Amino acid sequence: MNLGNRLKSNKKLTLNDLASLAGVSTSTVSRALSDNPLIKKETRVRIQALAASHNFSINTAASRLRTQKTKVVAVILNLIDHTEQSISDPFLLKIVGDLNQALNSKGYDLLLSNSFMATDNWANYFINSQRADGLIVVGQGKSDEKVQEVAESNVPLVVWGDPKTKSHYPIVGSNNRLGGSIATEHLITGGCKNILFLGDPEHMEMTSRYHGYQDALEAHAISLDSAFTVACDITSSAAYDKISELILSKGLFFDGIVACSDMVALGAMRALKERYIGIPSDVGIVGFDDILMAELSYPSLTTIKQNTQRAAQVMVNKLITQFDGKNSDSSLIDIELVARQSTKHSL
Amino acid sequence: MNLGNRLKSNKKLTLNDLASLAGVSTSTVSRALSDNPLIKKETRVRIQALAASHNFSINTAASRLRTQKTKVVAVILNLIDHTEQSISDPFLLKIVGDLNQALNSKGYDLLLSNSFMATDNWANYFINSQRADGLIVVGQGKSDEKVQEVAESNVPLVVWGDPKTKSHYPIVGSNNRLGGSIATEHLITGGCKNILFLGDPEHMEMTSRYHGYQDALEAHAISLDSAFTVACDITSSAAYDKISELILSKGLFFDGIVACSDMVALGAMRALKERYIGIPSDVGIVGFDDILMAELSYPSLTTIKQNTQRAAQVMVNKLITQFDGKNSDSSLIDIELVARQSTKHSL
DNA sequence: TGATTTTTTGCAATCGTTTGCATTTTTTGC
DNA sequence: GCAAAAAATGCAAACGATTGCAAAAAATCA
Repeated sequence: MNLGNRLKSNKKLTLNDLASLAGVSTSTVSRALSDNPLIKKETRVRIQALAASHNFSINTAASRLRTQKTKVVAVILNLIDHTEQSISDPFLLKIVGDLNQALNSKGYDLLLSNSFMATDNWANYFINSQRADGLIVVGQGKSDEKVQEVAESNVPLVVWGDPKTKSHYPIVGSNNRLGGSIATEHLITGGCKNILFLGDPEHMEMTSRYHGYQDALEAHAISLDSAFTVACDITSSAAYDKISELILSKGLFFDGIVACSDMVALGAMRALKERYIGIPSDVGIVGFDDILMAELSYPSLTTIKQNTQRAAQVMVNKLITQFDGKNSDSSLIDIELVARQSTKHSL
Repeated sequence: MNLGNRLKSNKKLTLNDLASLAGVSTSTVSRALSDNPLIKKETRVRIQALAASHNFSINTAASRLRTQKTKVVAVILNLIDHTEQSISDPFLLKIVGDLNQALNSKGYDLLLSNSFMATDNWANYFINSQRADGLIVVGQGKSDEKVQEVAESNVPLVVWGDPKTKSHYPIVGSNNRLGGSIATEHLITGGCKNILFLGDPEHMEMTSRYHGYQDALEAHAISLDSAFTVACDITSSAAYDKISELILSKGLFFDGIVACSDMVALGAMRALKERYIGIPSDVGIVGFDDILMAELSYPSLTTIKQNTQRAAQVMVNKLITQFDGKNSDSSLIDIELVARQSTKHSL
């Protein structure tokens, strides 16, 4: 197909076509469009203008094949189970949104997937196949088997999770232990004596938060009573069920709850409200994440805010570092207590 | 680089390498891997096994260049404003999750973007550049300028929005007018006399819901009073502010609210609860979407459920239809009233 | 057995960009 | 005005998979 025909039809223009139009060679056009100083400035702007006026756009398939780079990062939501609860966790979207922003600002596109849909071999599917240059896995799941497998195949990889986990790959996440401790501390100074920890001990991030809870109790010489450690899936409905059942069977034996996430906290709050238990007068409650609903619930939820925006930037930087052949290690992201109505504030 | 070297190093295998290993030609391997019946069954399984044992994976960059197909669909979140509110709207994640599922089941990957990050010319960036085969735009925004531009450039496109909008591209969305009508009807039969509509009239989906609201009033011979139409951004905080202000300035002159989304309803509910206004005893309230929080709030929120899973499948099917050169039109998705505690139920 | 059909495989061009190297053009210095 | 250096451009070979067509192998028939 010659240039004339291609211009007439709605076939996409190629570098070659542009070259004919500009009266230069293909390589010159290629260099001009990437603003290569090898090409005379005058020529560069002329060609760039021509390209713009024709709505030209580089064919990324060809470019990727030639350069062996995709400029794409696959983000995998590593969900634990297939409930709707976990797949629509508001916290996930927050992270995905921030990752998208961080990636785009570095010139990368985001390919979204989740652990249920992607084939088993992530490294193969995304990297060998040249669909993406690297992987960001959100969530460690209950075991890190799959992630470990990816890491071993030497694929650029960053994981959102608990950074204190021992691993051969970089993990970025909040200072969960400190967060758990601050949350508990906040309840204690507000006057709570019998504080529940509500969360899933098999989940690494939650385990760290639980350790923080223990730290705070210890610091205040409160003995740890296993009856106050309540295992519960990290969904709001599980929390609701658990708290309801607990009150039914044992009465209101606690006056504070450290919840391992906002969704869990909100589920617990609902159980309390249904029974007309005062918040924070009877029971104080602290969540974790600071999702939008935390501010919106009534009473609004005191929580430990995770700085997802910064976390996303850190993750992307670590990944890019790996693209350059260097390797990177785990990082803790600072957290922050956001005191709202669900807890009493000390003076 | 010869085969020996490539096997020793960790360079990716190519079809060519596999061919050498199998003692056949490249084309045979290519066909065998795509299970082309042109190749003897015996040979096919032998080569497939060989490929599997070497963790072989087709290079999609090369494949896309050759076939001119990417097997990728770009999903663009067409956000209205740049607040955190809109970017972390739980309803969006629900749709994105369902789209991902629907796309994967048809063999497509999902490239995520949003209207703030993507460059202006979507058709160029995603389609001409061969990053994706088609576009799914979630949300019509306040004007459909950009979308219109894409549609005109003859790019496979489906939009999530209000299907009754006049357009040259297929729109998939809920039966918003019917939904608005059912919601209002539900309040009326529950005894409400003075029903507020809370939403953004510039937003097409919301406008349809508003028309449904009018339909229901009319059907019950209730005259439409413009004081009961409350314009408000579709975020929970805007709704909270609006209702707070309204009560402050005019007192409690209404006994029912039709909110244009669950987030808006939740914001309004918070404003009511803060003033100890009974829900549903003093004011009944109905939302739209059925996000997770609707069930979790207290009182739980009566709402119009949107069937996002089915919608996602429909959208993907329509897009694939377009890949085959046919064109498709808009579709209405059925909605459903989910009656919960925030409204009185008629007997 | 030899001709003909059917089945199975291989050849080679192509998709559009990038880039090392060669070549041409321009500038500089004397 | 001419050689040498510097700047600008062009040539052509990859990158790896796919596919129409030709060729070879096997099966069928007479």
